[in-house]
Amino acid sequence: MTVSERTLIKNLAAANDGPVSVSGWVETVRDQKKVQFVVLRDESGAVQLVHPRAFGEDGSPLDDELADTISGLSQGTFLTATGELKHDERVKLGGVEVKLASLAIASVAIAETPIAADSSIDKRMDWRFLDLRRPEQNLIARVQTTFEHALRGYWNDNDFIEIHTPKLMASASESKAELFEVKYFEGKAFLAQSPQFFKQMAQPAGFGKVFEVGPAFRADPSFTSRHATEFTSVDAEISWIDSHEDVMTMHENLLVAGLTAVKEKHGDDIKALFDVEVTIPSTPFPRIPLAEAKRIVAEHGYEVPRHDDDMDPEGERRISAYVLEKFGHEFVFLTDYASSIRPFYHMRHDDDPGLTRSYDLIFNGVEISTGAQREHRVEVLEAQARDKGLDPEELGFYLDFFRYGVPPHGGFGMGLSRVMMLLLHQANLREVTYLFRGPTRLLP
RNA sequence: GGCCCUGUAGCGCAGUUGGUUAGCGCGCCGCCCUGUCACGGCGGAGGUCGCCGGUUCAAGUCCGGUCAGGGUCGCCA
Repeated sequence: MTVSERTLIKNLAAANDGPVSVSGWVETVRDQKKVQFVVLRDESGAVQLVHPRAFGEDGSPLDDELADTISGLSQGTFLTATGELKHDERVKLGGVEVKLASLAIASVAIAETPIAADSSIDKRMDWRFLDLRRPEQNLIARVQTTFEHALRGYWNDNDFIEIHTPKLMASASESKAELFEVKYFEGKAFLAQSPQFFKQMAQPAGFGKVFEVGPAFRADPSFTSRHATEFTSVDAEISWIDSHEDVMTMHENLLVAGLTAVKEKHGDDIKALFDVEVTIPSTPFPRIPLAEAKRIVAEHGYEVPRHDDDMDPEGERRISAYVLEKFGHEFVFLTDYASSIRPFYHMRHDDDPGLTRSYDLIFNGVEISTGAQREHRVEVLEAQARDKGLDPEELGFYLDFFRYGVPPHGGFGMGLSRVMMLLLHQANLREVTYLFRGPTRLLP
């Protein structure tokens, strides 16, 4: 290896002593009279650089250009350091250090940084690129990469087709209220609030099993720790199911694949940086009909204060706590939601049209996903649309999907950042989103 | 959108029943310093107290409005 070849800092501990070159940004400068230390961080870790100052025979300091350069380093400056790698037990940071021969500064940072690790989340969002330098943020990004990769591995192994549905749409796929409207030449278009309709189109298209990971847009002014106006939606849809049970089976196997990969690759780092033990969930996940879940939380002293048949966030936290205590499980499928609170395309139970063949998936107390068997019988679908006060005329292109043959099918949508947030026990979606978009956040 | 809370130095905060020169920690700058590792020591700079108006002899402090942000609920992923 030549000296000029860059070594990732995480690989230094296993490398042999000798010439080495590392590149990163300055985290700390400890500038002492006789010896100087710099902690340099890159995307893989941090290492100490050391430079003993030069002194003459009489003990007076000699001209030392490198020492002057080090004295002038500001936190955040990006540079390449070249020198001798030395293993040294005195060094608490990884037991290695680089004895400097030279520094090549790539870009100087302003000395006073606008945020610190304890800054409020809003200020950190303003300076997100600096916030992302923190090891915790780096790990979040890596965990998400691993998780997504493992999901794709599962889908790939199980003959799914990856699709990319358009995000510019002519009409709504859920409710009109939450649509962003954009100019579209002479007319207007809407940003997709969900890939639902075009994802379902893959079923009459004969694709069998499909998935998509892509953006979704919601114009709802939601002020909570778990909502964004733009988020990454993880979607899957499969043909030839008997009920929503088949969707849940696929869903839980998918999550096991994702979490297994995360634990394997990052379990130790997650424990070290977030003090979270990643648990690979056992299958099947617990399933509780919603009505029973409401009864359970009521028996435990919480009567959901709602006038409809839905759960509320406190109820979700409580049923989740109950499931954790009773079954030792972080996940729970709440099933069979009332037709009144589900979209028209959810299939209803044959023997009880008041209930749908649907579910929500709760992870550590928060909803991360909604899934269902879809209604594929077009006359039933039309009736249910009318029942919801929708005009079948406006759903024309969607209803056509069902007029030329379609298999029974179902699927789910899952919020990627919500999974990350709950997996890493973070209090806020903003912590785990590369760049957050909310009602009052468009920059950076 | 409803309710609650918060805006004081680059960052995190304190600031008494309204009272004279608005403090503390971190960071920053300077000097000093046993291989430090949250390095240490001494010194220094840095503030229209979010904004507008009102009450008062006097407002960071009280009142009204406004803007920004946070939490939560609704909605959802």
